[in-house]
Amino acid sequence: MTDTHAPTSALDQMLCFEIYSTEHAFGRLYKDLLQPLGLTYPQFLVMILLWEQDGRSISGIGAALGLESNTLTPLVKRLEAAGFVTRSRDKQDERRVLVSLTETGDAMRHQVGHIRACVTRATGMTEQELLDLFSNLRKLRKAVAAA
Amino acid sequence: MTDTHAPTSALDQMLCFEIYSTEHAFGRLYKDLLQPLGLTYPQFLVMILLWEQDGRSISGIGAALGLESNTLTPLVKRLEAAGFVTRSRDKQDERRVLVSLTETGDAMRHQVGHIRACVTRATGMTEQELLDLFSNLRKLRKAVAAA
DNA sequence: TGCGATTTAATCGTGTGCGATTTATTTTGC
DNA sequence: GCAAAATAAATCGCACACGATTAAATCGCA
Repeated sequence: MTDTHAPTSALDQMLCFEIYSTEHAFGRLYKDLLQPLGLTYPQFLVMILLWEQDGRSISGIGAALGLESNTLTPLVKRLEAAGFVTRSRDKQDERRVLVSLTETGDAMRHQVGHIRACVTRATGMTEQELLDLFSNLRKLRKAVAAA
Repeated sequence: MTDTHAPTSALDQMLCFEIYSTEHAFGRLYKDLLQPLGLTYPQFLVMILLWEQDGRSISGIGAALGLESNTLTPLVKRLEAAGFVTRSRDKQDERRVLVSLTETGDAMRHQVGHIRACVTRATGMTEQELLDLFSNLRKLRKAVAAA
């Protein structure tokens, strides 16, 4: 990974690029960590939601992740093809597709502990630093999303 | 845009998701701002580099952005097709492809001022807050990239 | 000098993201 | 009760990102 980054003169450009770039850095880190499980990072996010509450609808997952059916439908189909979830129509509302964990998918929750530890370690930051950064990013995201 | 985000319990997961999500928020903001110019955000980054120093190689651009030829080659070809740049082999080293601004591409530098202003305004943060956030993200990115 | 190693782009396949549209289902307004 | 509006997924097309591979040019070193 290079250390030479866009020498832009203005702060707004620098900050956007830094976020863009940090996102890629996390993506590469997660790719290596999730490879053994057969998951991508967006797929991992969906699994986290299902481990927390199973049987969510596509739109429910989308609301939580900020994604829409055009992204989630094929993603969930790949999770289904991999044998981690099943998809079924909601009996109460046939428009909805409910995503449920298979036994295999449910059992994976026990394998992610060390991934979390690796990520935390990789940040090299204290809990307080992580909390501050999280809080500032949250504020920034909300402002940008509202614009 | 929703405000309900993944209620993960752990800090590492929350922070990664916040970066993932903030990156998307900026992506959507830039999409609207860059649409009139006919540029995507990654294409805009390449243009910024060329406005600063014209005639860079694919690998030079890649080193600055943390991308490789498999991403940049088609991206630059799209910039060429749009009439913003030209591509030519380096006479000194025929392996290299040099990317140069066309008159149209060069003239676009004068149209981006208001985009920068919009982005800065959209962050809703003071210069000092932006500086601090930038600095913390930079530290985080370096740590994660090194892991 | 010459040949193997390295560097540089390009190419291919897979997986997101998202705008726009389509289809099926449910809700609503009258 | 029924047509119109709204909602939920799915589909299509385009543009990144990246791992893996390939082809061409250059370099390094005996």
